[in-house]
Amino acid sequence: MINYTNTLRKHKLKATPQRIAIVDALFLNGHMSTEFLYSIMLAKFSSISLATIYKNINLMLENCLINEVKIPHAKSVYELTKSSHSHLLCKKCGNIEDVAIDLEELVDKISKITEFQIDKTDFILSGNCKNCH
Amino acid sequence: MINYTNTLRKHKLKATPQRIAIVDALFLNGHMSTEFLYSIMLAKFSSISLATIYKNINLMLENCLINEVKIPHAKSVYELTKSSHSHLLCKKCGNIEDVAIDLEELVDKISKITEFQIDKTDFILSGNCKNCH
DNA sequence: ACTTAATTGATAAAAATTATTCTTTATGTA
DNA sequence: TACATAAAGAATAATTTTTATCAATTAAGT
Ligand SMILES: [Mn+2]
Ligand SMILES: [Mn+2]
Ligand SMILES: [Zn+2]
Ligand SMILES: [Zn+2]
Repeated sequence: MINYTNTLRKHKLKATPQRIAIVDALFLNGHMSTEFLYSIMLAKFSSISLATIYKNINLMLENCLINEVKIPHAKSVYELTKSSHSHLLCKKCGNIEDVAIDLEELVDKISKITEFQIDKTDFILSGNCKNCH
Repeated sequence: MINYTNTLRKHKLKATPQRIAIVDALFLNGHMSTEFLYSIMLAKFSSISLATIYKNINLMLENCLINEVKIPHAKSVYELTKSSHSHLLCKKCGNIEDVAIDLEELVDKISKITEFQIDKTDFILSGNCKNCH
């Protein structure tokens, strides 16, 4: 198991067992909703409070340890922060996949045309995955 | 003023004064959050119920008269359905602008690589608008 | 004009999120 | 290693957001 204690401390967060388990769950499961994370956590900490989940998600968001992905027509999911990437969403099975799309050139072009200084993109491509055609 | 009565009827919705005003407000203001729409509506209908706002937003979403734009780190906004487009978000002043970006070629490429059948994109570019550099 | 199903406003209920309080604990320091 | 302390946890209350219920009203077809 990876050293999540240090990961947490790097982000100015005390390494509690609950937090270590949250990071571990996100690492193992990928994108998770709060309710799913809560169910996973309940298995390990039978008396964990839902407020603990919310508080930690918010803290981890503030400290950029995790980030939120807003899914069309569904609840947000959270994931460990990694290099910028886009998302594929299967509208049938709900599966969410990471996909590396190089948007630099495109974003540069838009930036020039619109005079917007763009430093972040959220790109979600929805449809049907190969199992759901 | 545009004929929103027919617009509503085309979408199988009874043309009530409240609905006509919602469509009109969205046309005039562009992207609106529920709370902002409610405040606008209160000016016209001093006793309109917040439930009416929610019910109509949901109905209009179902009937594809409007669509939801999920904004990073903020509440969703709604807009009248128009041809597919992307969004520019100013992180400083909160301004949201439409921008037409041709993603067809890019999406085709991703579709082939990932074996995903993609039929919709949500693309939000965040940064600072020209007034907020 | 009449009929009827749909919509509205008022309100209650439910769901989601945040705040509070008291107890426990992680972590830095002696 | 023990101690001090700020931070975090569980429990729970409060708040916010959204949906459901219901009686009165109204849009729209005949
Ligand atoms: Mn991802
Ligand atoms: Mn738009
Ligand atoms: Zn699928
Ligand atoms: Zn701006």
